[in-house]
Amino acid sequence: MAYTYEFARAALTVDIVVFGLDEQALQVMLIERDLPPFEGEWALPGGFVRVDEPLDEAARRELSEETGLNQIYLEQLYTFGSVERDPRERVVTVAYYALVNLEGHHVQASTDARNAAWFDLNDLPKLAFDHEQILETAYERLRGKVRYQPIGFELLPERFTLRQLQHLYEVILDRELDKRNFRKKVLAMGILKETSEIEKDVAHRAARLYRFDKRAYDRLTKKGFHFEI
Amino acid sequence: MAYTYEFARAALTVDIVVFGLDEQALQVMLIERDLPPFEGEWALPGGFVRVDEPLDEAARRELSEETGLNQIYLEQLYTFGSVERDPRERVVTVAYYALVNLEGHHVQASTDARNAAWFDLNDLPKLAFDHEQILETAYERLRGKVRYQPIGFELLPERFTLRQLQHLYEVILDRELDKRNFRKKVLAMGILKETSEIEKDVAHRAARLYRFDKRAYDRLTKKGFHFEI
DNA sequence: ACAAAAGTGTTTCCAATACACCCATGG
DNA sequence: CCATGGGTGTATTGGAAACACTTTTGT
Repeated sequence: MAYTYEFARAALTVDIVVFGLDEQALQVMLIERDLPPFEGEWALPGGFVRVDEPLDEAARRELSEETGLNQIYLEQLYTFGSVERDPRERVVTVAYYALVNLEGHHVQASTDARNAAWFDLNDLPKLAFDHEQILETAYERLRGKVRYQPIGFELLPERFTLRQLQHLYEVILDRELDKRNFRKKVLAMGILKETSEIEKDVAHRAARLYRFDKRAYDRLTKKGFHFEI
Repeated sequence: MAYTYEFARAALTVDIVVFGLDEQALQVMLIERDLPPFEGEWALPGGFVRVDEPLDEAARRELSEETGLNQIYLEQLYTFGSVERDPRERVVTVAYYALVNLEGHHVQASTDARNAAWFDLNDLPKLAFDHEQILETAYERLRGKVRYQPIGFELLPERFTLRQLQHLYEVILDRELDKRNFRKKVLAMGILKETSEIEKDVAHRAARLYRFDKRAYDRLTKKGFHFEI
């Protein structure tokens, strides 16, 4: 079966920059390509958008197929459409970025025949297509957005310590924060819920665990509150 | 001549939300459609992306063809791709927004057979397709971005008074600002260049004209300065 | 002389910053 | 008992906000 149009049409794909966070640094999920072009090189997960499929759905489907990740925070980033970004033909790609909590899938996350792996953001291989540019754009967006929207929590497990939260901002913003001022500020916002639990298996005093209180956040937002770190 | 593909492909368009500012309110440029679907209704300027044409270029070309506007500030907004947004077939549109200084083209700006006109943002007709949603997204973006990037100047003539600048922020942010604090703040930034001229033909004391000093802004930015209103 | 907007300084308040020590726990 | 990070309070500073009057110009 074939489809015919009066004018030539670009192919449409989605690509996803998946960020995770470990104790050291930000990580990105990459896929090893098993087909030309760029066979054997690393690339962002992604693929063709079906003609009867919304863009967000295509991004979620590709992510699930290629990395096994489901139900994660996903947001449209930017649409890349230079004429020569794919050597085969005109391909326009709608890029997304995703945030995921790395507990569990630390080193590896493939379901598919292809190889999927986490890479440290500061130690990346060469990437296929214009994926370096997409990744750079995604990181800029993350850095910008994390400061005034509570999306950072998506990179942490449901329960986390204040130190983990502070570390997250230090890694993403690439500067140190004062512990006392940080704790004062985030606790004063009233969007964290203290749990009755503390961390386990640490060789020092265990820290209290908190959860992000989305209900409280939504309530405050309605009253004009603006999150800001 | 016809083009055939193995899988069905979406059509790709660009649509542009053009904002202008008059003494009262924000304005948006709309085009009256002369073809179905939505014949006779108002819509955002836009059209099909050619297969050998970058997205930004397509947006500028359509804008020029349909409204006669050239050389204006243009930025990609978001890509809209619901399956049913166009009743004919799958059409994915890359939306842009543009900022233009309204001196001169106040009421009307067509070159084409179609009718193009400025509408007050608070008094819009019903729009074709999902263009209401696109416009809403564009306005949100403008409101958000204008506070921390010096893009507001694009809505003013090259030389402007401090009152015009303040008025711009009051209209976009939809709240009043204190005159003294506003002047103190923007002048202290050091990104405005005082000119030797004053406004003309006003029935009261004429105000000094300023220009946005892009060189100074770039210099400050390199040193870590962050614009913010 | 009046109307209209330009232009200007000071005080108050709050939020951001800087800064250091004791405490709890596990090994 | 030592190493490690958890947890806490205060003083200082700088920027944001509140606030009213005089000057200039055109009619």
